Amino acid sequence: MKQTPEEKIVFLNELLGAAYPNPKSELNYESPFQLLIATIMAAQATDRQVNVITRELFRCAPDAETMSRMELDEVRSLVRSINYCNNKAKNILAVSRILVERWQGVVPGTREGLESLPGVGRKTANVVLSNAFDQPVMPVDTHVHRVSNRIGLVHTEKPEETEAGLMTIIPEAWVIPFHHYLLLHGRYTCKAKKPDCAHCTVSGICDYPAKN
DNA sequence: AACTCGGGGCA
DNA sequence: TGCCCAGAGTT
Repeated sequence: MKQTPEEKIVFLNELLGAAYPNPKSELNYESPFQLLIATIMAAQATDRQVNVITRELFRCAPDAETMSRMELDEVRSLVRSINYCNNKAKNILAVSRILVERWQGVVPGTREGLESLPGVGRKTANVVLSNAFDQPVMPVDTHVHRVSNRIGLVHTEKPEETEAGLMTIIPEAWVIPFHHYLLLHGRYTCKAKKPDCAHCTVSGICDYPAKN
């Protein structure tokens, strides 16, 4: 019983709610600004690291205006325990100043505006567009990329092609719950090194077990 | 297309 | 303890 990617999407949609409940719980920030900064900090870092860092960071600098008036050394000391802290300190300080000077302190809700900010690439922009502006976009990180290819929703090495491929087969209204599912499925079950196919609820439609 | 950033996770 | 990881930017 070979299934098309579209048929797999319909099957998966039945499972989403039960599979990994409590969507968006990790991204419940008070403003688009805080979401943007936390998402920049989240690159190559664990959720726990980000939560520890941002708690103190946002206590000192809850908005762009406040952060923009800080010294680089202050920002650096607040984020010093996270990966790439020097780059990230520079980036988020620059972002806060650009937001104040060019965007009236407001996070832009467009891809071009977001990707023009230092430290913000396609994936980070998509996270902000999705969570803060309710745009039906798919932030493709390595989890989403790996899981989508293993299941057989797409067939490509390139993450940007995974994003385009998923968008053609997932109905707009399903994009955000699918992103949540693909991300957590990759993190907890369909892991890069040791995928736990024995306990996987979607192995019936997945290309991976047969191939490995 | 390869390289850098650099602490955390895991064998 | 040493290898590998993952977004964005640079060369």
